[in-house]
Amino acid sequence: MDQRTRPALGRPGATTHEQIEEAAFRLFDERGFADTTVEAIAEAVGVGRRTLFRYFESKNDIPWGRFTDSLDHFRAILADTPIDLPLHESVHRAVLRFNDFGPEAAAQHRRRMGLILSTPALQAHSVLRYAQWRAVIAEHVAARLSLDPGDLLPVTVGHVSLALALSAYEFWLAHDDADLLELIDSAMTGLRDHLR
Amino acid sequence: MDQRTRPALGRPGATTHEQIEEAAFRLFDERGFADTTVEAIAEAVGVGRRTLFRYFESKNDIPWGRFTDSLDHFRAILADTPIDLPLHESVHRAVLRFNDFGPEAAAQHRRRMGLILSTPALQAHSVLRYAQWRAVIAEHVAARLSLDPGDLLPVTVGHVSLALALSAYEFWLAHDDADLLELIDSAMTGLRDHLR
DNA sequence: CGACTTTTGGCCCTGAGTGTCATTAAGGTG
DNA sequence: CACCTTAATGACACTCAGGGCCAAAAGTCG
Repeated sequence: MDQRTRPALGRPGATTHEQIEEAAFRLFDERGFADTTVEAIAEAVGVGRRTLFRYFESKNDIPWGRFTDSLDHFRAILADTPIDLPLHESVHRAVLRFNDFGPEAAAQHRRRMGLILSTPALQAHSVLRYAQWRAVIAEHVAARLSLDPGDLLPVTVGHVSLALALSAYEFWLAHDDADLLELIDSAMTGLRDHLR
Repeated sequence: MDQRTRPALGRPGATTHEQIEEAAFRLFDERGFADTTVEAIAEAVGVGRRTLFRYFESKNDIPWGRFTDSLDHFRAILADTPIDLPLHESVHRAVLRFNDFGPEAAAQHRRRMGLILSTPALQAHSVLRYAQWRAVIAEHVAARLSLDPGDLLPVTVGHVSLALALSAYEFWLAHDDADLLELIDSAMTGLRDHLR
């Protein structure tokens, strides 16, 4: 993973996404997201402000890291899904697998999502990421049912899957003894019971 | 509704939310949201830029109009719900009633939502509004079930209700012959069938 | 009219984001 | 080694959103 073969030609990059992310998170922890200027992050990395905006489109994008890459992963998980399972079950399992970070990565993941879900500006920005994530599901559902990705059902399944995941995340972040995957599962069970 | 009794004392306001909204929508139609500066809106209204920010917290808030007021309406609708209905049914009906604009208001509503859902910055900003809307549902569900509004189920029902509504809105805006309320209903039916 | 109250709008500042462009740091070639 | 090509850097300048501050404006009331 993450084999960005540098073009071997031209001036080499002065930093990496990972370096920026690290420095940024450190500053966010210290002063909070809003009170950390892009200037300060750039300085901490030892790079120009203008350069930082070539690595991340916006300040809001920094906490998300390389999210777009993880969408490919999500697509792969969905494609890997057993065809004999009911569609709703396979989507549900894919969502679980997507959110299954190891015990090591879980800490950083929690930190990341905690920051995002507790910062209004980031929460707002996150819909743009969520839309991409939902689209992956909608495409999968549409393909399985021979529908258009813009049809009501694929879109709905995308939205509802996200709804369940976000419900679980909110609870998870509020209770540090909780297990994320169990919560996603409980949210699904709760919904089904609720709808009888 | 909308009886803002002006204090009868002090300098009267130079404009109203409605006036600003109108002028803003006209400009958004002409040049698009991003290419319309707050300065231009203020000028169109005949008011200082600084003043405009006293009527709306941000440029992003303008298309939403007086959304916060409508939340009280939503709360009232939910409170008005017959107690003998299953909870999921009463929440669903409340969502329908909330989105039941008359044929006259429907046009302006469509314009508003069309702008919001097609403009990334507004789509992002909308989560903050949606969160308030979801909270209204979560509180209702929690009250009916003697749970905490932060518990998993109330939060989930809020998220899923929004998911269904947004799915319907997206389809509605893409197909101008569609009926919004029918779509919300179809989304719900589709979800239930999907979950078998 | 004068006192009081509330809003206006001008001024000025911070900070995000973007276009432009000369400079820099590589690798490759004769 | 000198030179060319390539690609990234970072400085500068600009626009625009948002917000603090405050004198001036525009009402009401006694």
